[in-house]
Amino acid sequence: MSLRHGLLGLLAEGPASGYDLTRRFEEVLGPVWPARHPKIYAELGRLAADGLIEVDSEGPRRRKAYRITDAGLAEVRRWLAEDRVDHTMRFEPLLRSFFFWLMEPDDLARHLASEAEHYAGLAALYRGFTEAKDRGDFGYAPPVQAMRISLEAGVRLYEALAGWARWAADRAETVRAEASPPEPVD
Amino acid sequence: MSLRHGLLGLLAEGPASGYDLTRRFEEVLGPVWPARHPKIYAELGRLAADGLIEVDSEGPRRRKAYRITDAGLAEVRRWLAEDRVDHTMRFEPLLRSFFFWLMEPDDLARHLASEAEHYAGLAALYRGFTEAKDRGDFGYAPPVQAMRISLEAGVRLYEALAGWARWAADRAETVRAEASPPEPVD
DNA sequence: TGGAGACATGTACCAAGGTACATATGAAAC
DNA sequence: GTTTCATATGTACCTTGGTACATGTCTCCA
Repeated sequence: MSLRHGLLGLLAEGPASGYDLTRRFEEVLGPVWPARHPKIYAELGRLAADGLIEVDSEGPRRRKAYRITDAGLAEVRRWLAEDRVDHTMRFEPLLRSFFFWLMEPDDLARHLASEAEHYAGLAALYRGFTEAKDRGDFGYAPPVQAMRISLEAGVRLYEALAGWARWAADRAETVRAEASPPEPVD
Repeated sequence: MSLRHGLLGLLAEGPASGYDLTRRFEEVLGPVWPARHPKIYAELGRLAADGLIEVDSEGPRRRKAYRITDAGLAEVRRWLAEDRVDHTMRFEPLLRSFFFWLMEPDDLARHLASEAEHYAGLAALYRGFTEAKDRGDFGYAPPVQAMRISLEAGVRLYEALAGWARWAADRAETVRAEASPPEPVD
């Protein structure tokens, strides 16, 4: 039911259409909770049927914006305050790490270098966003303050992963050096 | 298809039954790739039909252990070396963080304290495992070396999350203090 | 000897998510 | 004027994962 609450949370900031919400998921929520437009439109229909949101306005190109209702706001607050946090994580790169011993040393070295670069790039990207926020580029409204906190999590997680990948590459290199016969001295 | 490759990877260490594999997922792979026994038995059936594993032995209580075939080993190695890494992450606690601005300050403070404790506890648990491994408690076979690397990722990720939750609690407290009127001086 | 509990495998069904496909509308560029 | 592109919403279908249910087997202990 997290998609449902994600949509309600976004609509708590103000009215938005399925299209708007799809882009918000793509751009900001996607990294922690991916959602594609077919699921989003379907869930919006269910939320409206349940009275948690209602049509706010209809615009050009069949655009239909929704507004959160009092019941919807109460429901997202109930979720945040009462529902148990689901700490389940699903992250393929770490599943792979259990099987690193099956990889050729060269393939593994390349893999870890590329992973480190990937995570370091994302960390830098998010660090840039936090700096823009701290300069006040997006104002200081409560949702922006909350996003600042989310961005900090992104920076720290991706920095941790980048550091891990570099550490793992070092360690794998050491193991390889110890396992291989000493270089012949001419 | 990650469950499929996860099973192949585990079977690359040696023969195992669906029951064994279910426990391995629960105990070690679960935190990054959850899988329940119905899915595992079903996937084992498919893997056997595809010739990537075969029955190794039948034991008491209808136990059926599988062994990886050459084709299976080739497939898991192909996956590791060639398939694009899927960096998709799905993590509800961070989805919630985008909506922290909707929470009562007291609820948020409690939530962040409990999150910090949760992650710090997991980090300590994994740190303990890494120390046991580094003492050689589990030997130095290649799969153990790989698991040492995976555990390090766990330690670093959970330490990052614990640090983030403490930082967020601090920051939320500061925002609250600034937003509330000064305490009356009697 | 009978019951509890761990071992061990499976089916049925439901929920959630993803891809592909389909279609309509308005603005801008050429 | 017509093509192109972004906007905007939806359906159909397939894959994956989870829960609940069902069943058989072996050991141990009271």
